[in-house]
Amino acid sequence: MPRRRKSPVESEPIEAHMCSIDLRLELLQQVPFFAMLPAAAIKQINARFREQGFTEEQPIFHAGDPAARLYVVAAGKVKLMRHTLTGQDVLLEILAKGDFFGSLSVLGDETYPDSAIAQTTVCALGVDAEDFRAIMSQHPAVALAVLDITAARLRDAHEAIRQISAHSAEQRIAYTLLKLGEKLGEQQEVGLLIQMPLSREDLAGMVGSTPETASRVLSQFQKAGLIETGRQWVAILDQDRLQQLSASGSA
Amino acid sequence: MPRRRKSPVESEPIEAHMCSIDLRLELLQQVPFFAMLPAAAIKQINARFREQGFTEEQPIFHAGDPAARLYVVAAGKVKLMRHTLTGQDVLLEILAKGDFFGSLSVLGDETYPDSAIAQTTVCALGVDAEDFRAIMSQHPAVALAVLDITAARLRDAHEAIRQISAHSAEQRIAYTLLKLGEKLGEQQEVGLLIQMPLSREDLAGMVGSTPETASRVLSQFQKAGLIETGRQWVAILDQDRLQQLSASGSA
DNA sequence: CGCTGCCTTGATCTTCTTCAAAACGTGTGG
DNA sequence: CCACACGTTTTGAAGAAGATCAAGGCAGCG
Repeated sequence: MPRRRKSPVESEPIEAHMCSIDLRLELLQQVPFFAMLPAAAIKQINARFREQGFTEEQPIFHAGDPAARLYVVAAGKVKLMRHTLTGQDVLLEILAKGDFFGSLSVLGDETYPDSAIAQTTVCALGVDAEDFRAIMSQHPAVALAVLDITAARLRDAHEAIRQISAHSAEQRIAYTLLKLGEKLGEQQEVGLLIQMPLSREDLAGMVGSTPETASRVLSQFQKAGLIETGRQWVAILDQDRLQQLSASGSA
Repeated sequence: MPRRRKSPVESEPIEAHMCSIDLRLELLQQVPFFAMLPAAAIKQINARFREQGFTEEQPIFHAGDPAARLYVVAAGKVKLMRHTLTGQDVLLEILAKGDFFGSLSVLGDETYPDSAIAQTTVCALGVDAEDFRAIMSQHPAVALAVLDITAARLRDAHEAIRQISAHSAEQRIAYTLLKLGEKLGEQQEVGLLIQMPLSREDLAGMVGSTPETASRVLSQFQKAGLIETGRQWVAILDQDRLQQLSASGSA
């Protein structure tokens, strides 16, 4: 049984033209918190945004930088990381098209608490935090939509805390794979492919573990026929059993 | 050296009158996200709130209940908990005067993801989630303030994730004590007292550990002169060294 | 075709959990 | 006011889970 060796992850072709002016309006309409606005308002809002491209592994901002801008992912994947003094990095969230990140408040954060790094080639739209706040003041519906999303993220973060504090590494990895599958999954012959370069180290950073443990668990999952995996990619074969594993923990 | 045996934690005298109508206006003004509104508006908002009292250990709502209301803590302490199928509980946040909890969004959560339990006698003000949303629509400044607070909580949750995934139990406990001290600390002869009944089990639930481990670590801290502790209470003596410990980890 | 970086696998060691039992404190009722 | 009874905390010892260290294998790329 020859394992599929070549990575099935296709890098999206992101070029400068992806951010071109004619496509920006369309994109902003797709962003969940502008969707409800009239076209005229979006056009006005659009003027405040500026497109920015980033190449793989390029930092968009560093933890500790003055928090001045808010970004919306137009294309590609961004990872939010938080560093520790001991050099260990924790991967907090993976962001995809339509997700926002960066500075929300004028008060509160003077500096970014985490770093944002392009996981793939990325095209993002950025606004000054102040401008965004002005937009929210002007359009309460936007503020409410942003609040909804932020509240949902807080729930997710709480769920992650619960997971990490009460479950084994195996369970946490199963859970994380499912979550990634939901968010970034793409049905292919291999199975539900997680459309993104994902190393053992990234995965370890998401579950609070080490690359070695992640590797062992993935191997085990593969042997059990739950997933298919290779260098920098994972595809899910059996969601149901993975689900079961993440909750109850019977191998 | 006779250790202080009696708990220095004073239970606040919370009676029904604490929630009396004449004091409610004053309270709502103190709540961070109504502070900026004119008195007339607050008066109007006040009409939508209803006061509710809870006794120690009484649940305010359970995880899974339909998420209908939003609460503001008027007096006392509330703990937000999330349960696991295996019976392990995780303590997510401790809420004190002025903090809100419950349902924020109309969309999103149909049911509460976590349970809220009165840690002390509690007086809370509650509104229907819809009413609160109406208030935010009407007063964008309120929506922005709530967003700020939610974003700050998200940051805290991310920080907790980082802590829990990258640090030892000892470091996590040191960090958690400092955080509690900041939020609930009260300077007394014993030191910076955490004004709240806090068992080893509660603490374990906050750091993803067990009561036994919490006990061992607290004993060790006490021997080292970092804290003073007893049944259901902790006071911080040496913030600096605790701080140092939580980050770098040198005992 | 060989280099670089990722991944795998094994052995050892530390940390934390688990189970169990004893000690303590707190509030109670005599 | 004292003694009892309860729940909390402490402490010990055994065990499991995962981290760490180290070596080798494999994929992709120049």
